[in-house]
Amino acid sequence: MIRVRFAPSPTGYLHIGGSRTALFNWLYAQAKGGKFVLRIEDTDALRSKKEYLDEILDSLKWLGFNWDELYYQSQRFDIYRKYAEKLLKDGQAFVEKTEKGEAIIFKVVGQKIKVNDLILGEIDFEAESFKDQVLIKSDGTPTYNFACVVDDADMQITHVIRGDDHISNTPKQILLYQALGFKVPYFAHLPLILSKEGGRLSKRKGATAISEFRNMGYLSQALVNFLLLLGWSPGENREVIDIQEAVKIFDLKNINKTAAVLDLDKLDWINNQYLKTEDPEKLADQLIPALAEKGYINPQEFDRNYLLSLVKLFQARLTVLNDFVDWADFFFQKEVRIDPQAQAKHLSVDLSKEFKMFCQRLDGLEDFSIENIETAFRQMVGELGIQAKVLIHPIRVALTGKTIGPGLFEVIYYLGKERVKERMAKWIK
RNA sequence: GGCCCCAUCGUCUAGCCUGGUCUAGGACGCGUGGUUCUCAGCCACUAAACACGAGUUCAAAUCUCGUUGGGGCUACCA
Repeated sequence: MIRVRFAPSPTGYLHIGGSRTALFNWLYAQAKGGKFVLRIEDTDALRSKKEYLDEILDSLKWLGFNWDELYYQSQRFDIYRKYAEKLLKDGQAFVEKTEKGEAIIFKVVGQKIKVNDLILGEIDFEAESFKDQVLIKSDGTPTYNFACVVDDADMQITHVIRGDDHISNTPKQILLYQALGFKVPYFAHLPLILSKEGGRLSKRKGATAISEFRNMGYLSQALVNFLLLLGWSPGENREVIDIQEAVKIFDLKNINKTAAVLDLDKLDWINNQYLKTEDPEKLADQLIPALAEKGYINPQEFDRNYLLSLVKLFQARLTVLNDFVDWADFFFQKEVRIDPQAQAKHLSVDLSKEFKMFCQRLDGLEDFSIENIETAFRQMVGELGIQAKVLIHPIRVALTGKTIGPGLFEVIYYLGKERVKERMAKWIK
């Protein structure tokens, strides 16, 4: 039985780097029918924050990486101490007294250590260069390397899949596995994700919290797809691949060794790919809070079918879901807010005659359908002997306040005859 | 500094293991054109890379070594 783990420290939010590590662990467990263990490395009481923990847990859930087991290192201090004392008894560790207390330190014996990494291949280290390793600090808490080894062994982790930055920890950990008589797991070190400016992801350089992507209106499937393409390729020139399919073909062997530079342009594209094909019902559900917050709808009581129609109208042109809130605002607002530049460009000449005429034509329509609206409009401009666009743009601005947007006849249809006439009347002298 | 990892278009990558099929493929982004009432979308096209140097070989993006560049670790942080 394959067992993998993701071990975040709640000293910061979950970001692209961490979630990519979580993804590959989760994916590997799914692909092999194994278990995905979540372990919270909260041994540093000072830096660990509940706020971060909640964000990590929520984001993981949102991404769909559900865990089979959950552990907190802060609740396992007695286990670490037990193993440290065993090493003490064996003579493999010693106590060092300081003003703060007693630390337990592991004696490093010089030797060659081979790490057989599933991604990087064989790497040789010389333990000669390692200092003796602190196991239990003088404040009684375990160090990272020690807690990590004890837990990975105790939780029967078979494959340690983690970031490249841990590669030099690996030989030190192997020493500990051997000293404790534990079976050494397989290691797979993922190439790091670098910021665009170079260097690793940090708060100042591209380490955007996953919860923030969520708030911006990225779909979790899109983000996962994007993550998937960072360091792994499904081959066959495929870019859009959903998680279920990835589970079928994923293998650690296909992960490349090269660090990836984070470039969010592709995420935007992928997000649009998913937005275009996503079920409008789901998108509508996700939009309700944001629309309610703006006061555009009453979440308890609104016309769902109407919202659905509007979602369909905008779906293909959205980069992030939240674009809808701004772009479709005119469907919800009582008063349209006209963009001054748009007004200057398209509504500076007097079109009273044309607007009045069009309103009359709309009134004359027995069946107020998109098709009929367009026919009536085309007929009218034909009679007037003018180009359609000469009128289309001004009408769009009058109705939506913007120069961009969906097709005018759809806009007219969904706005409804009364609102259209009302908004156009403002420009009739 | 020491130890370790990495190296294909601006970016993500395919190809590398098992040299010839690679005048190096795809995608994003960029640019151009088409479609439409605008934007988005869609369609078509263009520019764009094997870091460098040796070596092995009939033949190297693919194998070897070196150089350079990038990155990581070097804590009683995780």
